[in-house]
Amino acid sequence: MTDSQASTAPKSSSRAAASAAKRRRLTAAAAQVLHQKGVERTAIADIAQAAAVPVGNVYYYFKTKDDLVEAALSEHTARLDALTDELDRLPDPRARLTGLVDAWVSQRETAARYGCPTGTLAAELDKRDPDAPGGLDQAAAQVIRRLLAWAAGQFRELGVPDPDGHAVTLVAGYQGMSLLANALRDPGLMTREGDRLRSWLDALG
Amino acid sequence: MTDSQASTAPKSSSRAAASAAKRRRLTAAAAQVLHQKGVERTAIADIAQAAAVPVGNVYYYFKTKDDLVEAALSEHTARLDALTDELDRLPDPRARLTGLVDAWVSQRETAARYGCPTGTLAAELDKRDPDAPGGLDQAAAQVIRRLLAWAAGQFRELGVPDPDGHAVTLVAGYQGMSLLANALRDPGLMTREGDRLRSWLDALG
Amino acid sequence: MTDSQASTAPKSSSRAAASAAKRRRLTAAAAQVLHQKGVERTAIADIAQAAAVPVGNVYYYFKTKDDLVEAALSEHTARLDALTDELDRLPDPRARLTGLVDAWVSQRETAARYGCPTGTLAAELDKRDPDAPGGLDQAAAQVIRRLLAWAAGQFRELGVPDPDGHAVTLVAGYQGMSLLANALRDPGLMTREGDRLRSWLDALG
Amino acid sequence: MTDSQASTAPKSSSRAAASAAKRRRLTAAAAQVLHQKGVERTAIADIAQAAAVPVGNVYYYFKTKDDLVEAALSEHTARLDALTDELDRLPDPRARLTGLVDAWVSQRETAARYGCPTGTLAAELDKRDPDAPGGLDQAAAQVIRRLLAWAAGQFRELGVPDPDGHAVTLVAGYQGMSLLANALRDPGLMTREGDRLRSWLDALG
DNA sequence: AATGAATGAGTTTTCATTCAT
DNA sequence: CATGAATGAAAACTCATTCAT
Repeated sequence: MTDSQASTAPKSSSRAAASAAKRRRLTAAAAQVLHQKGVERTAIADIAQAAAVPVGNVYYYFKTKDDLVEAALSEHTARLDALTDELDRLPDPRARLTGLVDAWVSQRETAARYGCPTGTLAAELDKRDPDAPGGLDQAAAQVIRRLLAWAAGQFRELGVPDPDGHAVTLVAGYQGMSLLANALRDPGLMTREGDRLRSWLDALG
Repeated sequence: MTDSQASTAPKSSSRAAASAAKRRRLTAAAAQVLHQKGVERTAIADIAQAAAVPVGNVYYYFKTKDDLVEAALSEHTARLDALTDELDRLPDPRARLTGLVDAWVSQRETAARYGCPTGTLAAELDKRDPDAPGGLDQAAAQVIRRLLAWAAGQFRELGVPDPDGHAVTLVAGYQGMSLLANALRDPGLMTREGDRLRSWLDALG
Repeated sequence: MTDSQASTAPKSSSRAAASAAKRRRLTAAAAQVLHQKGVERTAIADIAQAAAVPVGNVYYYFKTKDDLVEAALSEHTARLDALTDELDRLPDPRARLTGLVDAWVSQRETAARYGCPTGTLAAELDKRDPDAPGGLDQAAAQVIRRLLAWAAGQFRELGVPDPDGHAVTLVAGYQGMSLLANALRDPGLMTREGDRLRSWLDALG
Repeated sequence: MTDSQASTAPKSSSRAAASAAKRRRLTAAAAQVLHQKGVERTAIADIAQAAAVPVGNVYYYFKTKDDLVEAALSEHTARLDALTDELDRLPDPRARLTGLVDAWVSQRETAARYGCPTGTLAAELDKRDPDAPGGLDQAAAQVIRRLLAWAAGQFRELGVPDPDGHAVTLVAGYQGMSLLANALRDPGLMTREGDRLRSWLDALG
C-alpha cells in the first residue's frame, strides 16, 4: 500500500508485472480483433472482451482507440522483426527471401479469411484524412516500409540491380495475392502464387 | 477527373429523366466518396452532400446505405465493362492485356491516393460477418471475379497454359501495386510496376 | 373539359364517379390495413398501395392520416349499420341478438388473427392524448356506443330490466372473446364463447 | 398509484445496488408509460424521462426498445404473480376468484383511462408481423395464458365442469369490461360488470 | 385532379470517452 | 489501479406531409 515507488526493483511478480501483462494482452487482442473485424467495425468493448479486461480499464492502458491501433501495429512490427531476425540467420539472401515467401504461404488460411494484417490495416488507415491531428493514416505504411527495406537489403546482397524495385515487386506480389485470396476466400491461391514468387526468386541473378 | 456533379443532366428533362439523373448523380457520388473515405467512414450525409441531394431524399432512391454500396459497385462494374469492351476491339489479346495495364497506370494518381476502388472495397467488405442477412461481404469480390474472367479469356486466346493462373497473377499484380502505391503515396510505383507487368506479358507465349 | 359543373346529372361514368370510386377504394383499404397492422404501424404508403393509388394522390382525398382513420371508422359504422338493418328485419328481438352473435362468430377467423376491428382501434386510439386538437381518441368509441344503443334497444324490447346493462354485458362479452381469441390465436374460442352468449340470451326474460 | 419514481432506492447503496435500482426504475417506468401511451407512441426518451435517466444510458440496461417492452411485461407478470400468491392464501377457490374480480374492480380508474395493461399490450403486439425475428407478438399473450391457467386451477378445485372454458369466460369478461370501460371512459362500468361476474361465480357449482 | 419527388422532423441505436467510487 | 456506469454526439432510417408539374 505504501510501496508505490518501489517498483524499480527487479522482483517482477508485482502489480507492475501484472499490469504489463494486461497491456500485452490488450495489445495482442487489439492485433487480432482489428485484423478480423477492421478498425471501424471494432468497438473498444470487443477488444476489452477478447482480452478479458473490463471496458473502463482499457483506458488506463490506452488513452484512445487510436492508441490501440498503434499498439496492434507495433505488434505486427514485432512479429515482422521476429521473422526477419530468424531469416537473417540463414546464410544466403535468396534463401532468406524464399523463407519469407514460405512464411507468407504458411499464413494462407488467415490471409484467405482476413487478408494480410498490415496490408488491410494500411488500406483502411489510408482512407483517413491526412490532415487530422495525430494522424494514423501512414502508420501501417511504416510497417510495410520496414518490410520493403529488409527485402531490398536481401536483393542488394544478392547483387541484383534495382534492389528497391525488386523489393517492391516482391511485397506487391504478397499484398496482391493476399487481397485476392481474401476476396476469393481461396487459400490455395496463396500456395500457387507463392510458388510463382519462389520461381521468380530462383531465376534472379 | 472528379465527376460528382457530372454534366449528364438533360436540359429539357421530364420529371422521370430528372429523377434518373439524380439517381445517377447519387450513384456516382457514392462511388467516389466511398472510394475516398471508405464505407465505414462515409456517412449518408457525405454522399448526399457530394450529390447535392438533401439527406432525407437519398432514401427515396436507395433504401439503405448498403444499397448505395451496391450502387457504387455497379458503377465500378460498368466502368470495368466499358474498359474491357473497348479493349475487346483490339485484335490481339496481348495488346488487350497491355491496354489493361495502361489503363491501370493511367489511374496512378487516384490509386496512389485512395487505392484501387474495387480492391479497397473488397478488403473492407470482407471484414463483414459472412452470416449477415443480405450480406455484401462478397459483393466486391464479384467485380474482381469478372475482371479475372476477362483476363483469363485473353490468356486463353493467347495460348498460354493455365490461363486462370495467369489472370490471377496479373490481377494480383495490379492489386498489390495499387495497395503499395497507396500506402507509400507513390504514383511512380504504379508506373514502374506497370512496366514490369508489360514486360512479363511480352515475354509470355 | 368545360362540363365541370355538369356533374349533378345522373350520367355517372364521369370523372366524378371515378373519383368517388377511388375514395371508396381508399376507405376500404384503410379499414382493412389499419385493422391488420394497427394505426401506428401503418404508413400512408401501405394504404395507398393496397388501394392501388399513388401516394401523393391520397392527399387529394384525405388531408391527413387521421382522416383516413376516420374513414376506416365510417366504414366500420356502415358495416355495423348494414348488419343491424338486416337483423332489424327479424321479428323477434331475441332472434336479432342471437343473429348478432352469429355474425360475430362467423368472423372468428379474422378476429382470431386481428381482433375486433372497432375494438382494437378503440384501444389504440384511447392511448392518444385527449387534449390533442382534432382528437380522434374517442372516435372508435362512438361506433361502440352505436352498437350498445342498438343492443339496448333489443333488450328493452325484450322487456328485461336494465337493458343498457345487458347491452354492456353482451358487447363486453364480444370484445373480451375477440381479444382472447386474438391473443391466443384461437378461432374456436369465438365459437365456444358465442355458444355461451346464446345460452345467456335464451335464458333471459 | 403512480410509481414512476418509486421509493425502492436503498439509502446506503453500493454501485451495484444503485444500478439494480435504476434498472428497476426503468422497468417500472416502462410498464407505466407503455401502458399509458402504447408501445408505438412511446419513445425511449419518454421512458428515460419518466425514470429520470439520460436517454443514452437506457441502452446500458436494455439493448433495444423491445427489451423494454419485455421488461414491462415481466413487471406485469410479477404483479399478477403477487396477486395470485396472495389470493392463494384464501382457503376457498370461490373466494379466490371473487378476490380476483375485486382486484380488477379496484383498478377501475386506471382501466377506464388506459385499459388493462396486459390486454392492451397484447392487442398492440398482436398487430406485429409474426415472422419478425425475436418476435414479441405473442409475449403479452403469455401473461394472459398464465392468468387463464391460474383461474382454471381454481375452477377445477371448485369442481365445475370445463374449468378451462370457465377460465376463458372469466378472463374474457375482464378484458371486455376493461376495453369498454376504457372506450367509454366509465369506471362505473367496471363496478357493474364486476358485480355481474361475482354473481356468476356465486351461482356456479 | 394526378403524381413522382422532396423535405425535415423525429426515433432508435451505437460507442468513444469520461466519471465516481 | 479497477470498474461499472454515465454521457453525448453522431448516424441510419422512417414517414407524414408538401410541392412542382
